Amino acid sequence: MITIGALSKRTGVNIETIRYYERIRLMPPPPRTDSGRRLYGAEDVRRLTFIRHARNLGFDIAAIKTMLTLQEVPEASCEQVSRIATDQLDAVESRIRRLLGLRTELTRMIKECDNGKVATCRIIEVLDDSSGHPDGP
Amino acid sequence: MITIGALSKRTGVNIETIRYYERIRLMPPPPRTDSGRRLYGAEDVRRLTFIRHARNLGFDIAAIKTMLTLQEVPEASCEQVSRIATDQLDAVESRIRRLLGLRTELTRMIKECDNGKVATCRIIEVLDDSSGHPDGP
DNA sequence: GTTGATTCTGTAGTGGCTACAGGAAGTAGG
DNA sequence: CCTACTTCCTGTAGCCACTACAGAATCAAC
Repeated sequence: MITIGALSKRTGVNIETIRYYERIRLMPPPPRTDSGRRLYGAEDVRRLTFIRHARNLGFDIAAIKTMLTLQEVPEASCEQVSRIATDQLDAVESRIRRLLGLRTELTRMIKECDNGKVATCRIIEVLDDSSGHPDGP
Repeated sequence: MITIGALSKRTGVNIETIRYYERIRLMPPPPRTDSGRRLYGAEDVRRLTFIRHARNLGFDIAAIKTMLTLQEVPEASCEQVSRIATDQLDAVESRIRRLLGLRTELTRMIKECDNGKVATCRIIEVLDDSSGHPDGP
């Protein structure tokens, strides 16, 4: 059994975040020492590692909760897990598309700026102009 | 002079958001009617349009505040504006890189999942495994 | 015994909104 | 003039996923 600090180091998850996960019932309330300190075991390390990896991949807490629940029924089909992952992939791809659009816009703006006076700055002009967006004329 | 509802429609910014912008001093407090309703003019439309475009491009409020302040000195150099835009471009590009990494990971995970049982699900295995991250072995 | 690290609880802050509640004032039709 | 409907007002609380305290207690090491 390890303390919260050790769990934090082992998993790379902030101590405050671990306690936050307990509050929102993403991690179960662990047993305590006589003085009230939390004690964690191997299963907690596994679960928190899972959570960290899923968070790193951008899954939100609700999705992670669902996946953790599904894991508790090993003979269940992993169709639902697959669907959550696919949804996440869709979300990531749409964010990529949006950011690529932004990049194009920003690049153009910056290229057109001659670092002159604010009064004639193309960056400001683009932002001012209601026709300055990608799908404009 | 137009009401907040008209300003909202003209700029595509939510009424609540306009009031929020006033609270955080991104928009100046407008004059009011005798009964206390806000009245906006052409300059407010311009400013709010600028804000909306900048937000659409992902600039944060602090950056927008700075750009708006710089605009008030038309003879100032737009070097600082250019720098804010360049920083934003850098941020966008780093987000793109991160998301492309996530996409690769997610795609691999999903491809390896045979939609069998949770117990043998590759998606869960990858998330469980501490070596499952992009820069792992 | 004394220092310094760790942990505890509880609360508040972050960014950028959004969603109410509960009331006042404006507008249109009869 | 009365009613119904819409807009607007203030103020507060909620969203997400944390993060940052304050102030107290306990632990480990010397």
